[in-house]
Amino acid sequence: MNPPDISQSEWSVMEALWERSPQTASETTKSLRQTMGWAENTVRTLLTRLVEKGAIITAENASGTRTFSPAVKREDCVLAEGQSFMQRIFRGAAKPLLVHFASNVKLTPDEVRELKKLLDQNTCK
Amino acid sequence: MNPPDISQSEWSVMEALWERSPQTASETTKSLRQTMGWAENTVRTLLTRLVEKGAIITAENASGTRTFSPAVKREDCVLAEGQSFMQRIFRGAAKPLLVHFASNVKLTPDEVRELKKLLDQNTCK
DNA sequence: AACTTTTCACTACAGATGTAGTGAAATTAC
DNA sequence: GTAATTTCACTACATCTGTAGTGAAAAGTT
Repeated sequence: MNPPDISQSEWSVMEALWERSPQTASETTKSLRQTMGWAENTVRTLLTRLVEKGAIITAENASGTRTFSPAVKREDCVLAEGQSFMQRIFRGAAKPLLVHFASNVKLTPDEVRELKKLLDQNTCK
Repeated sequence: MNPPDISQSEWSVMEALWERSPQTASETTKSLRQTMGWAENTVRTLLTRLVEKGAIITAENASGTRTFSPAVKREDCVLAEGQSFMQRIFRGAAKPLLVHFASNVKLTPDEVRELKKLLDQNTCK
């Protein structure tokens, strides 16, 4: 099963859960209220929608409160988002995408070294 | 002025106009009806919305029919989309993004060579 | 048990998006 | 100049998103 579409706001919730799970709604709320400035119910709505989408699953903790955990792996979602982005903006072509980012972002020499090594491995695969 | 938000469907229209402009609505329609399977009015609606957003501007051709042309450069829009994507999925960090794509796409040895050269230039900048 | 706080199911509501349809006005073709 | 075709302004309408509010039920507190 492919990861479902996850909207921008929903993505923030997923990040919170990928970082630590399971979490109760109030726990998730607590961290996101800070970073996002969201009301309690906003987070709850997003959690509900993510459950509907099948992106997270619920369980109960010892005290009987519902908890939430990711049902999809971050890596899979990143892959899906990346592919959709590449499709939309670069018509699915990998090279222009990499050219774009390689020319438009700042990297340290170390990062450059590491990326070049990765590219070499890509060739071999 | 920054490029406005351009939705996925709208992006297809922009691509048509970036490729050739000015175009009348029916010209744009003709090409997109093929590739996208859209009804005439769908394209017209998207054109209207893009005008409202300031992404394209109108003029008239010799026969008095309205024509459409991009008001924003493709490169600028790609930059904006790229940054928004990087922000959303990689919290704005360039390296993880490049690592992700470098490890998850297929490249020819030639492309790898070219990208490595680009990376070197990045360092120097 | 009564009060307080939490949890949660429902509801709300505006703006964006995808995807057209209607019907009048303008142009083109005879 | 009448018919056919094109253009275009409006309207439509379901879904998704962002961002909550209400109010009842459950749980915790004293």
